[in-house]
Amino acid sequence: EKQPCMPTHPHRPLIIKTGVQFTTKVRLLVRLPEVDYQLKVKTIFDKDLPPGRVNRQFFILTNNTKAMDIEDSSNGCLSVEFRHLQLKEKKYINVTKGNESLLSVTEELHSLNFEAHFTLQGLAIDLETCSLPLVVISNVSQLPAGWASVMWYNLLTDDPRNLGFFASPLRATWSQLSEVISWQFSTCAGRGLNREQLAMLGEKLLGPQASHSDCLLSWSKFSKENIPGKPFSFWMWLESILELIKKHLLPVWNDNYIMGFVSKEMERALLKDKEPGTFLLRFSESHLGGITFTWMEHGENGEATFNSVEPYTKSRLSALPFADIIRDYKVISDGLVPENPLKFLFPNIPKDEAFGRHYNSPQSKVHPYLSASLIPISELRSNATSILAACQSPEPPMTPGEYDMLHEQLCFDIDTMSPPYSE
Amino acid sequence: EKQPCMPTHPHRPLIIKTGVQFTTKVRLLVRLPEVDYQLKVKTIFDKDLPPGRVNRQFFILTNNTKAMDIEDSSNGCLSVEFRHLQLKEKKYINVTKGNESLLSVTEELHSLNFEAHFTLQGLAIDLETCSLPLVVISNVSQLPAGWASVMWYNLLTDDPRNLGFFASPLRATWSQLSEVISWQFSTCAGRGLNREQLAMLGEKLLGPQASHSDCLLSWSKFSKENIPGKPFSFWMWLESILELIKKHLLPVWNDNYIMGFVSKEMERALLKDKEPGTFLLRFSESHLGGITFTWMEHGENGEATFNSVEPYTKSRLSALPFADIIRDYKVISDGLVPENPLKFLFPNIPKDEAFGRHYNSPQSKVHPYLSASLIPISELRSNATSILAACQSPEPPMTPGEYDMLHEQLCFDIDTMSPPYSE
DNA sequence: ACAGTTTCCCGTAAATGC
DNA sequence: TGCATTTACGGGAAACTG
Repeated sequence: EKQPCMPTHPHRPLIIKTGVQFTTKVRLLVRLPEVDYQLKVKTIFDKDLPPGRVNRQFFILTNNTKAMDIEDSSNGCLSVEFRHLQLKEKKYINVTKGNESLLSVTEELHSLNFEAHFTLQGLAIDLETCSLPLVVISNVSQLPAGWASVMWYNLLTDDPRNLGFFASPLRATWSQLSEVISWQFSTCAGRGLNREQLAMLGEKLLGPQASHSDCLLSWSKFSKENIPGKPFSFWMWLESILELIKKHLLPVWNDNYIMGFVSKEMERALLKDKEPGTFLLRFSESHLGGITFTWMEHGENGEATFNSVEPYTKSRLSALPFADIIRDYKVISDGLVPENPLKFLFPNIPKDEAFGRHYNSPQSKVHPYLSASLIPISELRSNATSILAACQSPEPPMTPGEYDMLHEQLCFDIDTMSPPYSE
Repeated sequence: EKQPCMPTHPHRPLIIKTGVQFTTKVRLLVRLPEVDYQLKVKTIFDKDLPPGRVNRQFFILTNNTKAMDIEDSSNGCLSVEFRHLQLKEKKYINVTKGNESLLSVTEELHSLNFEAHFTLQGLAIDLETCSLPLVVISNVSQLPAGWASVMWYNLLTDDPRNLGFFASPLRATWSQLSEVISWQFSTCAGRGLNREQLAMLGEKLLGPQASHSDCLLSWSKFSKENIPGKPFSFWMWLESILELIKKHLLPVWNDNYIMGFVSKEMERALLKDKEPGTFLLRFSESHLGGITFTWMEHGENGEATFNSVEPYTKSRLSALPFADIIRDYKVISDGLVPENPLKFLFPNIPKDEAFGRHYNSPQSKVHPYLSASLIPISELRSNATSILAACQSPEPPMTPGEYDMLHEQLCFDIDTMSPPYSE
């Protein structure tokens, strides 16, 4: 006979890339002191799936059987950790290929199964359990889409094993989704999103509404359909920004100096009555993973004029850190001494006060040479663009307490993930 | 009985990386019309090596037997091409490990062996042949060292199968070596080295001499020992420059605008009587894969002063192409309008005439944004350095005819190499 | 032809071995 | 411990495949 529940922590990874090692751990919750110690656990991939219903089939390439042992760290129960597991696709097996092949590979859910057999007082016992749903990818370029699936699944079902979830995915309310989005920024980048930032995202996804909280959003609109007029979906866009923050903007983001999610209209409304030279930082809506700054100046008639620099993307930012770009940025108007138009971070923080501690000291001078820095320069000839409407000020982000709460509500088991795709 | 010679082109690759696919082809020189057509050839790695004498042992991971077929392209003789071959190291086999383990892995020579057995008029015949020596590496970081071995081997022996060559490697004369070096630049980068450039390299390796031609150079000094005071060997330094040219300087190199190999003393001697703003380009001798420009100006007393920019390496050059750096480079002296000190490429070519066709047009302006370029800027405060001795002018590189000749003399079979490490 | 997906493999970083 | 060598795997690009 089979018993349905054996371990806690039935797995670690949520997304597994073929050919890349992962780790998983199984723990026996009940103490079985009388069992002989060579209790072997076997790991099987997609054990119970009817072969006709999935598109792809995988198997564990490496050794998948191991004996349980007493765990040193905790209360002395039996556990076993599988390391160096690796997934490979079974090729040319799936003759009766997916009938539900409208699903993309990152919507295809799989599972890791664990089995153990032993004899207790002459009675043969089979233990068995399995992991939460897993997404299998073959290239890191599929990671963002995989995350979207994991997020959506966890957001909308408590079922630990609904592998057909994406055949007809439930819709999410904006209040649910916005929490998860903020939580993503919080865990990946160390700081979540404040009310204004989330409001801008809600409007982007759902259009202008008095309140977005109860609006329902489809899975497709979140992650599959392109944003109208853009060659990428909402989540791909958001994920590209997360990536940019993680790799190039972390300290500045955590100091709350990146307003980031703000419409161009709002941006101008915020800046227009400020001191000339006031600027703010926002993420590009037209390109993936870009950040720009917009600053205000007074034109010849005394009216406010606005300029934005071409968005900086990861390739530019890996040549020059963002804080240094802000420090060194110059606008040159034919023949004049170039000047940095960035004076005050909105609302009124002197630039060096905000970014000073993130400036990279120019690299040590190698003696016989003159050191050279890269300086971002714009040439200004055209007239500035026009002024736009509405006014609203930003607000501090959520408190740590609020995040702890979110974290509890939405515990995905992500912070215990194995190397490849932890944060 | 065995017959010692079967194919031409017994192999293609000279350097094989474990885990990376390679291709090899065997051709039967003699026509054997009566042989039955399923003539199978087997590929074996390091067939005849006494196991005690090598450090590492490898085997062909993939299918290594294939039937010969009539070659369409040529004269209708039998041939077979093995594709998708892959090498893997035998682990835990080499118990009686290398007694000559002073050799590094890139000095360890291996070979690919081919075997065929057939019956001709009732007579059993075994054919067998093997490749030229091969170097096996596990990471591309070992490629430069591997190339050094291949070059040295081909330069100094005609023996097609002296796998112990590096146990006591012969020495090369500078006249032999300099030809090969120039040939490397010629095949990898499209332009070889001229007499002055080679003279500078000869002096660097062998010290000041009236003529370096007959000087003997050891393998160790060429590729193993570090240059005195530097953390890299002569070849590693040279190879890093080849790499830099291939990836970032190709058109400028081929236009012969990079003097490159010129001592600092020579550089100053060349520049000192030229027009102010005259500059030349030279490779860094202190850092791997770096290029700098040195320009001349007149100091306050009218004497020549020299400045060099901190060398640009691949990371900088991938952010900004070299021609654009030359176009945009500025020196700023507190508060003044920044100026580009580079006016004439030595001896007297106006900068834009030399580099104009390699400038990248500033990227198309994405409308609402102000486009920004990265500009390399040096701040100048210190006084310039002193003037130095001697004078000699550069000379055009070798003629195509000279290269053809070299190519014939030194045919390494490299231009028929399989994908991974062909140039 | 083409988009979705996988494979290939360089180049950096980390791990391993000696 | 330090150096030589291998392994790991992200990331860009090419190859594959319906």
